[in-house]
Amino acid sequence: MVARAGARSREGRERRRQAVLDVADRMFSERGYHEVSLDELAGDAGISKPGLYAYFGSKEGLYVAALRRASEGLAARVEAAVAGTAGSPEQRMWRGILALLEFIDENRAAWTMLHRERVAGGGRYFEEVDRAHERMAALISDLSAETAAARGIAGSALDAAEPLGHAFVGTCESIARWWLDHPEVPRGTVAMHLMNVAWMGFGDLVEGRMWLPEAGQ
Amino acid sequence: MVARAGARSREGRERRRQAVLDVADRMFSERGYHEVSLDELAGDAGISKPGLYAYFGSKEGLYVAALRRASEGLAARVEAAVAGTAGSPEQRMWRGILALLEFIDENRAAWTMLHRERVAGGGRYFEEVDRAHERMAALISDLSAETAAARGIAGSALDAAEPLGHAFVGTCESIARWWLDHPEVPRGTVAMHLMNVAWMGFGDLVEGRMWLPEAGQ
Amino acid sequence: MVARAGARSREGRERRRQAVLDVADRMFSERGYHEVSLDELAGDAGISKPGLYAYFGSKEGLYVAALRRASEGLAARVEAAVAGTAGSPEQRMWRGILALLEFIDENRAAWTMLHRERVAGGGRYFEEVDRAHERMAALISDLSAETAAARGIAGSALDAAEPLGHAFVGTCESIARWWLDHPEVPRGTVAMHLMNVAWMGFGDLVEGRMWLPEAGQ
Amino acid sequence: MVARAGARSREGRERRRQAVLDVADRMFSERGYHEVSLDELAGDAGISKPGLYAYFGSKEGLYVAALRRASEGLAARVEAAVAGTAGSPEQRMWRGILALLEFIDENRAAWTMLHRERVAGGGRYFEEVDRAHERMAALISDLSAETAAARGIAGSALDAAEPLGHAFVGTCESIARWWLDHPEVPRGTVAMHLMNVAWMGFGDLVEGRMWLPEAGQ
DNA sequence: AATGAATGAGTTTTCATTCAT
DNA sequence: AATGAATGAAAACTCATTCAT
Repeated sequence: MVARAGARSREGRERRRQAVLDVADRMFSERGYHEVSLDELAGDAGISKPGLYAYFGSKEGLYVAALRRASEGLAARVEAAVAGTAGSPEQRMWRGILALLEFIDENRAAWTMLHRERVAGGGRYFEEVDRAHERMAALISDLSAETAAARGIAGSALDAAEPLGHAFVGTCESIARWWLDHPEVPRGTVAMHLMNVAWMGFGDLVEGRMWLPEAGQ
Repeated sequence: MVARAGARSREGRERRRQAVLDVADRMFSERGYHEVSLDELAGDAGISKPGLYAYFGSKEGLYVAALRRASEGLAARVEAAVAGTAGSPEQRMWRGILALLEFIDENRAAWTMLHRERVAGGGRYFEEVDRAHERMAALISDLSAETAAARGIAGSALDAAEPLGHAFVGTCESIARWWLDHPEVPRGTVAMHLMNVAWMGFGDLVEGRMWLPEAGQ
Repeated sequence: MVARAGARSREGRERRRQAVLDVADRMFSERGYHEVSLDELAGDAGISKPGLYAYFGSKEGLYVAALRRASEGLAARVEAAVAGTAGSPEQRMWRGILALLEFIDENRAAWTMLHRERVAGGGRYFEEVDRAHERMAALISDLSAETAAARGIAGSALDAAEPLGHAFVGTCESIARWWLDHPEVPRGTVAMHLMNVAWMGFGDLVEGRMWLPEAGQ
Repeated sequence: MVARAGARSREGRERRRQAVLDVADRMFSERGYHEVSLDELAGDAGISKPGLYAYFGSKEGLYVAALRRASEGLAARVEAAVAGTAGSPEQRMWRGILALLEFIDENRAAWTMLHRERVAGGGRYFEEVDRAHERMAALISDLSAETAAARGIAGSALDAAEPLGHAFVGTCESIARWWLDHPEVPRGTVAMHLMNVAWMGFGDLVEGRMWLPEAGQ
């Protein structure tokens, strides 16, 4: 009998872990946490149920591991494209958006799972899910500060920044989700829409083109 | 615990139905469909489990009834504020947004449930959930058309309308969700943010202030 | 408003009771005791569930009432044809068999229910079901005794009478059940088969044409 | 309570399956499908409810498995005694009847369950239950044909064969059932009764001793 | 007297988790 | 180390029966 190459080695173990997480991404994203049974997941992943427990401790542990991997992967990818790179804030924002979309494109299942948990998870795994968010928000914040400084914008005009920042993230998710149903749209086009929403809104603020309700409306 | 009085009369029946739906809204929005057991829901609603079945036929039936009530209530409220009322498109949009926020404010649980199902439900109850969406989208579409006509905008400038329209809806939901965590912010302020996102983006499009990537970026 | 003729009178009450029993016969015979729900039965019979309880006290009470009516009807019919009527034992047996088949033909549901309970009921309603049996067995027994006396048969030849008598009843049921699936066969033909089985076996016994195993078989 | 030993090995599994089926035979035969709850059955069989599902898939699956085992066992036993064995048709019939009674004697519960389902089951599990019947009927048919050929009987005398064949089977069941209540009667005696019913009726037919109604009876 | 409404007690079934080999 | 086998706990759902009008 031939030794199953690496299956018992250190790297084999890690490879197998990743393979299980791939299956978990797919199943959790397609059907949600509760609709997935470990019986089925173990079957699809070619592992025994006790094996699952050896790797992840519990169903929740597996779910968290999948969320964490997705969250970390996303943030790392975007950070690599933005932080400490050359170019104008605008150019770096553009590269960040492209990196975001690239990640989504290559990891649709993982991103869907992340998105679902963020908007509908009831906050139970907030910490796992929010890490990517915070790291990306920090990047945006930095870029915004740089830009504002360059344009000489005073702090008071940024009062609306928090909700609008939140809105920006929500918009990204919203458009990304729309993109999943329109895969024929090129990544660049989607990125352009995002840039417009992000930059235009910001520019409007800067230039005082803000809508205000008149009295009595 | 719900008031028992008169549950056996015609009106009592309807009142009881509504009371059960109130509890359902709360529990489903807090914990999601699967995390709610009928045992518990029945207990909280002061009704027996067979009673639940007499009213709603199944757990799913109860969930759908709750979604439907929320969806219908939301759409009706916004329509009443916008359709066939006087004023400029801008003013009517403003009133529509206020009505939307008013509904959310008064029915946080119902709205949360609706939102969750829309963005993370896997489309199983798409029909129930989408009805409100479509009715509101139709309102926005009408207002946009009116505005565009008034400003003499050609069709070609509207190419980005679909994803941006989707983005607008997503933005509303996103800001509304943010609002749930910041109840101290007055409704009017939130409405203003929404108006800005909605109107400014549209105005930008109209006036050709669109961002485009330069070659090689 | 017109008085629902008789519905509240003594006879109306009895008529309604019978109508409910008719429905019960049908449903119990088609699907068995447990597969029938009172909800459905009440619906089919056009009566409310509390109404059912007013008439029969319980589901079991309804079932027993139906069994009793069937059992009593069957025995009465056969007795009327045999007991105290004129003719040879053979002729009276023939008329008895015809009466039995007539009853089955006219009350298939009731007979099926009775039969089912007899062979598969676990004896719980043995008393209800066995009454008809005993009364018919008594008739057969009388006829046999008359015949045996007439032919001058000694007691010892009748040792096998009990199992063969039982066999005769079983055969009747068996053939009757077969008949339900072959309604095109005329009643007279079925009766003839029964007469042959009954009479021939008996005649064989009388005339010593009994099969005996040889040693070593 | 069933012996636990070795339930986790290959043979242990099969042994346990059989032990559960034994309990199922007993409970189903005593009380009928609906009166048996899996809770109780699992308790009596010394297995957990999920265990039951692992072995049989559903309550119905368990019932069918029990029916199938009984049906197969019965037919196999009788076939082994009759098919391809030496001796006259009469002798082989005798051995077949003995085998039938032997099976019933050793598997009273299984046989009762089979019998109940056959005569009162509404045909839902007809296929499972009918297999044994058909195999035994084929044996009888062959023996009859041999006998008829040996005695030079023309076809026309066999017109009544179908209902009388059915009657024979019903008679067997009927006598067997009677035997369950009279366990003191030796198996050979019961077999003799059956032979007489079977053989005598046949012989009567052959020799034209058929009863016919006179006109006007 | 008759019935719409209500429910306690029970059913089958599923699933995450753990033994024991 | 890896896994076939086992189960405690809980879920959705049904039904005979009774209340209250």
